[in-house]
Amino acid sequence: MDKNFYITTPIYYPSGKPHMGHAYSSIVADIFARFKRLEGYNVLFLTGTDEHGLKIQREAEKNKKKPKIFCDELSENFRDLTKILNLSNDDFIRTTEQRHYDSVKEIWSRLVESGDIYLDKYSGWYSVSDEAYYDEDEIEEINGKKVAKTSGSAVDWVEEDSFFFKLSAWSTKLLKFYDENEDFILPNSRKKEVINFVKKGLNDLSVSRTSFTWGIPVPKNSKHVIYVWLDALTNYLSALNFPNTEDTKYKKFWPADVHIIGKDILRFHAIYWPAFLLAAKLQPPKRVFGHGWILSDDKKMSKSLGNILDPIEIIKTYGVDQLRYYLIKEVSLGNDGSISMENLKNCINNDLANNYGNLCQRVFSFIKKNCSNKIPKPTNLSEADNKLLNQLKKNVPNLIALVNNQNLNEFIKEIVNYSFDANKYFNDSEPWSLKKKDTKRMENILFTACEQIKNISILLHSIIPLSTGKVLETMNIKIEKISLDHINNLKCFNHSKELKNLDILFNKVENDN
RNA sequence: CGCGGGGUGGAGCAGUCUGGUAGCUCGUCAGGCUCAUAACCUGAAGGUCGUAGGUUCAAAUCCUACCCCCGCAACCA
Repeated sequence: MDKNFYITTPIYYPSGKPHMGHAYSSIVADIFARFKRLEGYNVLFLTGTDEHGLKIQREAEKNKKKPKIFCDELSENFRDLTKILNLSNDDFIRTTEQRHYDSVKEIWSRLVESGDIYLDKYSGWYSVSDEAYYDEDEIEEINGKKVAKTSGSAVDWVEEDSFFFKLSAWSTKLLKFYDENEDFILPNSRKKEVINFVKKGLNDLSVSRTSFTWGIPVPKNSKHVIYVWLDALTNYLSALNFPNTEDTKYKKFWPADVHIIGKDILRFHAIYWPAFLLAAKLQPPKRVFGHGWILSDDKKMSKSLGNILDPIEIIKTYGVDQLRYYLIKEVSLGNDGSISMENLKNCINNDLANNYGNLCQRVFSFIKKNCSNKIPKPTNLSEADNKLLNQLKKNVPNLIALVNNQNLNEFIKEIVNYSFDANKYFNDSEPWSLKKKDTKRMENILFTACEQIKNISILLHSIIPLSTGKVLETMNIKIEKISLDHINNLKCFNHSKELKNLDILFNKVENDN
């Protein structure tokens, strides 16, 4: 069996600046990508930007720029984000690239050919200020004027030509697909939502617009541009050079192993996307994982509430690993999670600084003072030593399973426990009391402690790559070379080489109260 | 009857699908240790799992009704 793994983030609409939601999706995907690499997979990790649509077109006009040039600038913010977050993405796709045009046009043609696309009129109550259509039950009449209930803005009856995708014809097939692929939608609660929604019956989907031009023209009818989802979702194929199904990338990586997305775009990924693909006679992805929202102090972040937590600011102040770790530790993947600066600080101080960081520091500094700064060779490990190491080793398959089931919270919890255990082991073993009495025993303890630090670092590497990289580097282990196979491989250390100097890994953060 | 998420020791959460001694982190209190970033280790206190019924030998978990909070009005993950 080929060990290939294809994972994606959503492609982001770049009209605003990157926020915590973008950061979260990206970090989550990055962690899986890095972990699968450690597991020995060929990983393709894709992220990018979705750049078409009326909103961008308007803003470009306002800025007196050509849309493409305008997008070049906006997209750059998100490319920067990948660096700020220390993402390991292999590719960055933009929907304005030629490869994407080719791919979307091919999908379109396939859908036309299969008879799933037809031309009709799109009509409804349209509000210019909201840029949205409303259903009959979403509007009301006030003083003889039709207005939208939610926004109160005036609406007019508008009709425009539009191509439609026969989504209604796919309900039964989709339900069958969900049934046959139990883990297609995760977590389970979301799957139920989707299934209930599909069971109610699906409407055909408008897939083109004539009201703006910034998009991919419909083949053979350039009055229309292809509308959002058929354009955006296809990016996952474009990155594999899709129209060319003989391409090695396509062959290796399609169907995608998992699309990481936020719960708000679950419907599009769990309903439209497999329907498009099945209609185009392509395989749907293996899994769609819809995570929850990040809330700030239990409330949605908003300018008016003034509770926005800007990921870029947080990283500037506290560091990227700190944010990555905190988000994964604190937020239950799949559910909405609340974050706050106070908890972030607690998390940095307790988990990172006091626990993992201090563990490294105390062991390394002991070695520097008492073992001529070299990791001692093990001679005859005691029962306690082996117990500590074996506990972790035995659990590795279980840890891998946790990650593969997207259960990052449990995963991180287990690893934190190993860090606790290692601290306890060091306390109980009291190497400081053996300096003169039994140096052999002392050396074994230090070796064991280093070995466990190495193991924990490898496991944490996908979550906090920078810091664990430093720790491994200190022990003269090349980060590029590590894999899960190095866990409890007692021969990783060079015992004749001195440890490199390790600065404080995680600085403590002052708490306001 | 709009839709969805949630209510578990002081705080934040897990556990609920597949009923079976209520678990984790932080905080608090007491003790220990000194290798380390005033760190680490041990122990203790603290919960009738939103309310009321029901099913069951057994309910945080299943069923019914009700109460309360939070999103759906965006910086769209």
